[in-house]
Amino acid sequence: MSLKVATDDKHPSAGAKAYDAIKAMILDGRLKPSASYLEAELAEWIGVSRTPVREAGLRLEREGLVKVRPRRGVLILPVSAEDMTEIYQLLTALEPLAAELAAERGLSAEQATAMDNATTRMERALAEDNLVAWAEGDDDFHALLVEASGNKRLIEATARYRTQVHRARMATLSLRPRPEQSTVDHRVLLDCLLKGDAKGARDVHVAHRQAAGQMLTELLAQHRLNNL
Amino acid sequence: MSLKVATDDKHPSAGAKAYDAIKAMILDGRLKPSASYLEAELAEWIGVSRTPVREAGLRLEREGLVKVRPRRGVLILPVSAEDMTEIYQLLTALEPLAAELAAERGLSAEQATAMDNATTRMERALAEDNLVAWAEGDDDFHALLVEASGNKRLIEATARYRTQVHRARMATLSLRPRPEQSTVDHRVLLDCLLKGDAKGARDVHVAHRQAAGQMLTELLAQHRLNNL
DNA sequence: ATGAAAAATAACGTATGCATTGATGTGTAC
DNA sequence: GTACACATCAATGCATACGTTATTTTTCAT
Repeated sequence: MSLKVATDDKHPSAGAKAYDAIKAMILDGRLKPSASYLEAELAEWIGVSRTPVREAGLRLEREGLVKVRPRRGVLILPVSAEDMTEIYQLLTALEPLAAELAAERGLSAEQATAMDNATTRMERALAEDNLVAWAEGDDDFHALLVEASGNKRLIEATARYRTQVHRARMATLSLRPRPEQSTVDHRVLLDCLLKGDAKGARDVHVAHRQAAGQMLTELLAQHRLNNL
Repeated sequence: MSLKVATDDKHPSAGAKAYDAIKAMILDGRLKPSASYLEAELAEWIGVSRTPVREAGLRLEREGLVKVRPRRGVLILPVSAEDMTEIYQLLTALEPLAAELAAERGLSAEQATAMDNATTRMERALAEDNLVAWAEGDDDFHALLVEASGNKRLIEATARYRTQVHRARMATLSLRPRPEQSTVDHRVLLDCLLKGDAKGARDVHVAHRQAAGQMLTELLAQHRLNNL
């Protein structure tokens, strides 16, 4: 399991298909940052008409992944260091709220096992030095945390930023030090959630996010990774 | 000056026109909560074709104002007490961040006068018992505050929720006690911003948002206002 | 009379066509 | 040789037409 992309698997409407396809192509690098693509060519690649492609383009524009420019196609926006700073500021405000709410609310049995599972996967992946697997576990953990808050708007808002973080994170995976502390943080946070310790959960997660944000932005600055 | 709605006044594209028109009709009550409207009729009222109306509908759906249901038209979603709880949780996380960032960053001369202006209007309106004018000043103040944070994503995220708060607030304006403390809060916050006191700005605004949220949700519960 | 099934209707989702408009290339004049 | 203007072209934005599908109505059978 990696990043969730699909909107509705039941009836793959052309609109959803276009959105998912373009988003996937951006995330895995088939559409290159700073390059432009015409609606018509995207439509042909995906196998739908221009209408759903246009729909997807506007949606992705609202999500900050692309910019549609009159007569110049959709521009794949690179993720800059400033973007990551903005995003981490938001996530540092939003996810600790999620942690607090989740702790107050309590985890369901399924949620508890799923989060424990994700944490264990991170610990195992770290021991085996499998950083990609570690990042996947981390993504899942954060998604589950926000889900557990029960605040639908919070879930929706953070999902939007997670896709952009994903790109920066993948680029820096091999550059960063081993995420020892980060992995421990997750286990501690999960304990707080299980105990219903809302304040503890919030505090742990604020620290976690601040450290992660600082590390990432420093890495991006050091390596001049300004166009992901 | 009231809520900003327009996206681009220069070249009123049909898409923007449809979006602005529908949003305005929702906010001023011409489209009633819990009622449905067909794309075709909206298109005719606005004077564009179905395509931009559909575009606007999808956008408003993402923003949580409507739900488009296959063959049943766009449903104007009522704002429930739970919605307001969710929204105030988010705003209580986001706006204090904005206050902190704005204080660190400092206000430009224009920003400072605009915010002082808004605050003065609130104080005057309160003295004259003009609650509608008071609410407008309050809206403007909060919009300016978030603008001053300089975080584009933060600006965009809060703008989304402000429209929904607007509806609930208008409904409760005459029910709530006179917003004495709230008005003072704004002046105090502005002082913190001008002094560059980031921590003070954050703390004042957290308290402000928590109080406002609690008051509003209690009012909604007391008066059983569950479908705005 | 009631219920079910089938046909008709109506609305959306998608495709396509057209007009508008910005970009690009060429030609001419200085 | 360079710069500006005009013409051509191409891609979007919007409108419209079509096909799909859910809903509703009507009819028939029990």
